[in-house]
Amino acid sequence: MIKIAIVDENRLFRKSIETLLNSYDNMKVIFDTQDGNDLHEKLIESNIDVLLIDIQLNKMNGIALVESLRTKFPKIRIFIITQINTKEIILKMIEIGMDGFFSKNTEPMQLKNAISAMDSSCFHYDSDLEIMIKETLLWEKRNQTKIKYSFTSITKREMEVIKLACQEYNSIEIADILNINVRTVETHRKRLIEKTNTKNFIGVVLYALKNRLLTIEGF
Amino acid sequence: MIKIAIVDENRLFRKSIETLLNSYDNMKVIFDTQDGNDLHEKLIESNIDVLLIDIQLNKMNGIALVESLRTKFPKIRIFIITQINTKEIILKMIEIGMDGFFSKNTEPMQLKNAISAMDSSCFHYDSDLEIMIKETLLWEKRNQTKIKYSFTSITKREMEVIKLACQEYNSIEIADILNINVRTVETHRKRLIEKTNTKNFIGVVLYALKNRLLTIEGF
DNA sequence: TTCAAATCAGGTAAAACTACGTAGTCAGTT
DNA sequence: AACTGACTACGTAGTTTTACCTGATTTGAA
Repeated sequence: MIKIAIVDENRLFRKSIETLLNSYDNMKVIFDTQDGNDLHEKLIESNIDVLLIDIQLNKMNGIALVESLRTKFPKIRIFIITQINTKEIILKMIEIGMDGFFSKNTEPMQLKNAISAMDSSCFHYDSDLEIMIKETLLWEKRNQTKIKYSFTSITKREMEVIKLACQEYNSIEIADILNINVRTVETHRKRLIEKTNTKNFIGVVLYALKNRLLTIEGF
Repeated sequence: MIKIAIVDENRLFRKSIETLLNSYDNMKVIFDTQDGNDLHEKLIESNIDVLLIDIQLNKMNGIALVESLRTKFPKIRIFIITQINTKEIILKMIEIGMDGFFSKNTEPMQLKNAISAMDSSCFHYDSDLEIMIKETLLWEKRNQTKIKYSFTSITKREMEVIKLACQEYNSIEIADILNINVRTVETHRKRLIEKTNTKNFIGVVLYALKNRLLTIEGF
């Protein structure tokens, strides 16, 4: 019997997939939770085999969570189930050593098979993502240096600027709110465009949204 | 026995919630589908009582779909389950005469109760959305005229401009692609800012995303 | 003490936004 | 057939904001 834990922010989804997985006779959902709080303790005490986790990069940095889980629980097989599927994320997941990556559109059977295959030396993925993943691997070879940079380097202050820009403030207003010089705000904007490798600030905002660096009411 | 149909783009979610609902002994999921195609026919032949639908405004205009379902199948109780929860959408749903509106974070019991209560003269909603919905109703009184306008009025051409802007093209490039004058593009941008009641084009892009007027790789 | 982050600031060019106005097309209505 | 309204398109002209370029200082954590 495979013991499973689920981390996903949507209760309805958690409970639904729990019912689904419990309907398979070789697996059992032990617990589910909406975030990473107390996850470590729970994982230890319930002796989980498989963890399904929806990474939402907005709150509490899902990647950091997954990364620390990976090192602390090398034996637990961790599968990502998410709607985020940018190249950066997929690569990062492979790099960290996730056991699988599935979109929420996956065929239940594919997920079941991945969970059932007690093979921790293999990266399982959704057939819908196959092309994407292969593209990613090719793409990565060309841009090796860039990835980590574009991932780790958006600073706190820069994030504040993005958030305020998403609230339709212009540079002058942002400067006013943050009590800094307009020029400084403009420097941040400029650097963000560089870092995200985009052409204008709309690109930056979309980058942040795609990679779930921020949450906005309505998303 | 309440006969249920599910429309949602994510297979995993569909199958999961199907398993969940089937586990309740007073309801049965008859079919599920990822989009509105053939929905009319299926609904007629399977004599559905309750329809759960995730409106994604990007493809095929979910609101129009729901609206036509409402008029053609007045007896079917239709519940919206979605992550979109802008004021515009909620209001529109009440206006059309939906039977309920639930976020994907809803407690399964709340959904179960709403489905079980065979009361079609009542708008059921998620307790998480309660404040939001009440706010919306207040907000609506102040802006009565505006809502429909802001909803129906984004034209095809304007959508093209938004889409291209989301691909980081500036006005000049957009003009070039659409084979129109830069001034015209700027007129479109201006009108979009007016229509969406935002302050700049970042606001327009976010409006479009929130209301699922467009899809972008990675969302 | 290094190093990255955060801050400030100058000029210039490009783009975006504001505010007007005109005018043809096309669909639906009277 | 004439009218209406919405959509699309183009124009002038001015202001504001952003983007790009360069340089620099301060600050705080490793």
